[in-house]
Amino acid sequence: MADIRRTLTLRDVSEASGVSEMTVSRVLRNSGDVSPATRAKVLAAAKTLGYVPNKIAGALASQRVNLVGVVVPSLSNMVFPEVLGAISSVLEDTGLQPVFGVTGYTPEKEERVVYEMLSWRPSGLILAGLEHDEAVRAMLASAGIPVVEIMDTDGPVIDSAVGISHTRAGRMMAEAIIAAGYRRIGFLGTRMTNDHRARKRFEGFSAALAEAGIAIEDQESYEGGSALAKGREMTAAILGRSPELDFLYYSNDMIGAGGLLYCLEQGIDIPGRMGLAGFNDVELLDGLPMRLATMDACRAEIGRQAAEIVAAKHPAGFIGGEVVTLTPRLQRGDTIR
Amino acid sequence: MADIRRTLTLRDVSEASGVSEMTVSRVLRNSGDVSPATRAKVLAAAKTLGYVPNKIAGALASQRVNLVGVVVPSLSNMVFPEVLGAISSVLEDTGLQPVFGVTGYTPEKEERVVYEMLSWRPSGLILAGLEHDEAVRAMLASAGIPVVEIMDTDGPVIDSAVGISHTRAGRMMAEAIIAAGYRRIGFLGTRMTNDHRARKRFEGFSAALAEAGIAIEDQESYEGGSALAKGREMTAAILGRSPELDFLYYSNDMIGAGGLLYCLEQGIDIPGRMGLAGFNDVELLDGLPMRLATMDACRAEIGRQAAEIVAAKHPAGFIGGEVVTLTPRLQRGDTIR
DNA sequence: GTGAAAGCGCTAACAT
DNA sequence: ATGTTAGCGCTTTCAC
Repeated sequence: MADIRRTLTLRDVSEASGVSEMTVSRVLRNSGDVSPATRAKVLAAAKTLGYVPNKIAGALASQRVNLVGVVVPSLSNMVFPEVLGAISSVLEDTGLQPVFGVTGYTPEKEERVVYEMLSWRPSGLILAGLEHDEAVRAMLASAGIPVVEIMDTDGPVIDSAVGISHTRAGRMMAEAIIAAGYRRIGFLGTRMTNDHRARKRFEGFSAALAEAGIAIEDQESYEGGSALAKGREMTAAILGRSPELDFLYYSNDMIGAGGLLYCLEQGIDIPGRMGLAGFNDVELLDGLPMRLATMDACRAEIGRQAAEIVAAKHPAGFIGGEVVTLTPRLQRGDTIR
Repeated sequence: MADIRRTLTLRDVSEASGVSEMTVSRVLRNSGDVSPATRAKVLAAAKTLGYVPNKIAGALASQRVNLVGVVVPSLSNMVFPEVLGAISSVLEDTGLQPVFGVTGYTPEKEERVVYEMLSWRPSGLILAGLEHDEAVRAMLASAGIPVVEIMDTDGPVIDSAVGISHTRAGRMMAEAIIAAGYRRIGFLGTRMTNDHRARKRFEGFSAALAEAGIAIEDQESYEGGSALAKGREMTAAILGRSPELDFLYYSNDMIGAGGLLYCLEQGIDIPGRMGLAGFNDVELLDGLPMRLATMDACRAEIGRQAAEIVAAKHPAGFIGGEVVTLTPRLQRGDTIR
């Protein structure tokens, strides 16, 4: 005879323990009053059988799902795992469970991921960025759950948002650079088609420079590959073309670190002859020969507050959204004089 | 009047389109024959309403869930995101959806995460490592779904496994080091209480050395913090204590990279006076001043094959498991002479 | 090609 | 403190 595998149900536990399904359910959820005696019986039966409750049925019956969707563009970026960590640790003691989705920076995939997540009727959704297709905005707006957009606050918000102004972050860096006396400035970054936050930093950066009468003299951009290696290559390329530059602003710390290593190898005097800065304040910078100037993107704090907003809101009856704008902090490091 | 938010049901689409719920369901799932005319009506109605199907109800009714649980110890490690990426991309075109869980290297949390996942009745489960509490093994063994343990194949398997032998990886590195003529060897790693794979590499490494009559002369270990910075510190410490060492084996590339940067700064002749090696072959190594010797852990391939096993197996009737042992490749780089 | 009835495994609400 | 009934929103099965 074939071993017909059926997964266990409440009914099995009920029969094994001689207690009604309803009471078994109560025991397993610690809900309502159950006498210690029956409680023990039920627990014993469930354990011996190896019963694992079916949350699908539970969720359908109770109309409650303890899931929070978290949608980010990438996991290889090093910055998102940190945000996810902060979200997880806050949700840990709320009974909510994060479920991650990755969009690969493409709007089409974002739409699919959001649709998929909403079809599981999560208690809330956290997603990176403010730029979404109309279809996504519509789904989210009518989902009837808290939606928190994270990382960025420069733009219209669907419900709630926690982040920094990347435009402002770019401006701040420009101001620090100008104040330090650098004047011939190069920019190195990703091709920014879908990295809106990098684009906003660039815009803020160049606007602030322009106000001081300074133009960005040269630029390099890359796509894919090892960011550290790309940082080296791009730096070699831009300095080959424009040796007069006295400052290089990188759109992230990894390429900045690559650039820093390159400059040090070339014997370029940092921060005297040339200054360097990145963005994100990644942990890696601690181990480099020299501390790269950067700006803290408040990643952990963003994750924490986003999770708190989702956890605090009640499934029904919430209305307004809050927008929390954190202030990025400049870390001068050793590469701005 | 409060705006009572109810999420839309099939019934709403049915009423809006004047088609029975059943037919609406068929259209939305592309199942069965539906006339183009009604099909169009239904699609239009669903779209205008903004209907998102309720997968909870669907899963309960059909007894099918398109979810695959993926349980890893950490996301900040840089190695797991890569595995997850490979899993995602294979599952992408199978209709299955990965759901990630993180254990933080603790058995307690692993048990919670696995239990939680099983309670959603996923189609399969992929989890890192072979070391699990008895409770976890029991749950998985009786879950009636494909279970794939990844990364490691040194030990008893629950169902299927895809990975490398870390013991063997350690041995291979030891052999390469001996063959290159290094004799006074130091080891730097994590405190290995719960990192079983690092422990196995260490065991294979020291066993192979012992067979050649060589003992590990000194060791350093760390926990938490920036791995790159720790690599520097540990290297400074171990060389301070044991300046006679001529090879340093690091349990991962990040601390190895830190050690490499330190040695270069100290003007130590690499790989002549001293050799270095790490483990994982992370992308970052491409951008360093010198290519650290390492060993490829086959991360992408592991993710790919694990996903294929889960995707291929049929919900019912599967029995045996397969164990795929991949062979790690030594990358000599520039730090072994 | 379309529809009606039954039920997936649980929990809310109401008995007792 | 425990049990009973109804039903969550879908899909399966069977009828037309």
